[in-house]
Amino acid sequence: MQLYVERGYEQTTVAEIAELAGVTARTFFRHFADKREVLFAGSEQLQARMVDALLGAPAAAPAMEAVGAALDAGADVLGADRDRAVRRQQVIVANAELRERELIKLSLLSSALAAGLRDRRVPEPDATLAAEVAIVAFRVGFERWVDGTGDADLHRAMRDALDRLRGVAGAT
Amino acid sequence: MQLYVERGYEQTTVAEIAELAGVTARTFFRHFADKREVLFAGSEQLQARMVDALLGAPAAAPAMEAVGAALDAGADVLGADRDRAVRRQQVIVANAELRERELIKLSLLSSALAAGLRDRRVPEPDATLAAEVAIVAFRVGFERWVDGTGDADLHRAMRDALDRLRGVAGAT
Amino acid sequence: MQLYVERGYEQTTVAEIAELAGVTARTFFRHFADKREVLFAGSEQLQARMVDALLGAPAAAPAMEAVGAALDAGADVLGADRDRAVRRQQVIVANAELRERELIKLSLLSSALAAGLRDRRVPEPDATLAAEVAIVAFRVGFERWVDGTGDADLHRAMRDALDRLRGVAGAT
Amino acid sequence: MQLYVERGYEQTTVAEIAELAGVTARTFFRHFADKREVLFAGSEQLQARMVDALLGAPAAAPAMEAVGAALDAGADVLGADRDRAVRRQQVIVANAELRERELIKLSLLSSALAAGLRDRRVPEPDATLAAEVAIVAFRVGFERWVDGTGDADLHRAMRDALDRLRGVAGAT
DNA sequence: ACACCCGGGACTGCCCGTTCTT
DNA sequence: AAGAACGGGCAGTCCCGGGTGT
Repeated sequence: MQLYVERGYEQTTVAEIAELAGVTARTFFRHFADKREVLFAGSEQLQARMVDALLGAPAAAPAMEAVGAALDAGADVLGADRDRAVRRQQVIVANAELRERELIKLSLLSSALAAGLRDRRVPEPDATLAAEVAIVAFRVGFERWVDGTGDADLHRAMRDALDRLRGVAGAT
Repeated sequence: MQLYVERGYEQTTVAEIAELAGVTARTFFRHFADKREVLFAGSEQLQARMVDALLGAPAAAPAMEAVGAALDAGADVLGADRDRAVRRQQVIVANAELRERELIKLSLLSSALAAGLRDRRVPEPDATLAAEVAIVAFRVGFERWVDGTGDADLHRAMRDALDRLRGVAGAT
Repeated sequence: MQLYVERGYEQTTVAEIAELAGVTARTFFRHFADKREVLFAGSEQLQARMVDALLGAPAAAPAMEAVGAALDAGADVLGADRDRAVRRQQVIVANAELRERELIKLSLLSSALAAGLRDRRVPEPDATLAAEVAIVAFRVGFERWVDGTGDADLHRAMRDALDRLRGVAGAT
Repeated sequence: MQLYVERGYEQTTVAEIAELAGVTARTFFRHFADKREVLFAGSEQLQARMVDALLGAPAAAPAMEAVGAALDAGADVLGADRDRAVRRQQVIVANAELRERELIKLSLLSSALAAGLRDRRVPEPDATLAAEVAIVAFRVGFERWVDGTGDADLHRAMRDALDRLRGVAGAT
């Protein structure tokens, strides 16, 4: 449903999207909670994969190593089709409502990772903080990979961001 | 305009808010960009104060010290009236649209802090990462202060979150 | 807005009515609470006229005489254009939703008359009963005037119904 | 299905009712013509009982005596469970759509009684008028019984309303 | 800076028809 | 015959914007 690319998100009505898909607007809303959700359809799988990786890390591994495994899993999913990621990101960045939705999806992802860490016996507030830190690296690494300032491999772009974050945070 | 507290955000229409304020709905939209914005009216001042504090830190101070000064300034603003903060937070947490708006406000704040750091000659991606880390501590500290699990003083709650974050991120 | 006559109430969409009037559906709903209300636009005036007549009756007149004055006033309003009344009644009778709306309008009218009687110092439950009886005569008289079985003059048709009602109710 | 009591008629969706009943919304509509009809499920039996009583009255009895027998039969049905009647009435009174439906049910009842009277050789318009008068007594009596201003026995409350109506209508 | 009128898109709820399954 | 899944279609509400007049 990327008429969003052609004419921009706001200039596209749900009626148009539905018509292109051969259904009515009413049916569109049965499949997607709202107009934005079309762009975030795959986010549950992404989240599931990352949480699985987190839970699959060695039991003895510290929190940061576990979230590192989650980042790798995330990079597997998103790194597969860079062109698609770039187009999608352009649409999102161009519109405030979509940026809002993106942020809350990341926030849900963070909560899921924190819950996973708590399952791994990481106490609060450490679980939340480690998850939030991972999301920061996820986002910064992803953005730098998309705009070309970061590593051309998404895994390394995220790992670089995480390493750099540690350096910055640790410097007195 | 906190009918939001009484009957919930979604159950309150702009017409009702406007009527209570003695104006028309049209006038409401002249003052606020949208229905949510009423709850985020003071956010520009908060951001200005935090950026000022960041820029006012000693020139030689490292990035994390500068953002620490910004956190202190933020705690000054929000820590003044805890009851109000609690009520406001309850309304926001209860509604997805408002959480989205809150997140984007924090995202803007993060960008402003990163820009301030760049003015202080902090290079990228360090400026962005330091700002994001600060926002994580800001949010986690604030939430723990609000729900009572953190320090009763907002300054210390935020500082505690930041220290803990460093510990978690640094642990190999 | 009597496309209702041509193609029936149910087969007419609000969009069509609005288009014929040169406005959008949104504007239609600003003027009328819902799709049915178009057919009942004048009912407030009718009610006001009847209540005025009721209150204007001699202070010493008994309840039934006061409501009789209200019936005369109602006949003045509705009796002016029989063709219009007939067409309107055909549309209403043909559709259950419209009959429902008609009944509740009469119910409101009855309440208003009862309130007027209470202002005239008629005690309950007499006020309510007199008002309800008047509405029965109003409706039966009107229907018989419309379908031709009653007097060709609406005033007399209503009066006849009221007299007959008395006869029937009084007969042991 | 009285979630209507808990959260109000309008705030209850058919999907919720159906879920509570363990079926789909589609199945709900197979059993009830529409959302309101759930509250009026028993009205056919009530009507049948009242018509039977009317037809069962002595052949020589005048119209008002026959409808009086119908009122007694109605009181038998509704008077059995006052608590249920009160709850139901509260839901109906609180919502305009439900009041409309209630009125049309009474209107159908009135028509059925009038038809019964015609079977008893009562001519028009007397049959209709007697039936309408009975419905007025039925409704007023019922309401006064529910709100406590009338007799605690529903039979007597309806009979009182009918007697009072006669007095009011007959007074010159 | 406020009032009012209107447009227009997003979204929800009710209700109906069809098709497939049990 | 009863029910599930899926879609169509319309009424109706809310948010928000533009225009106009004071």
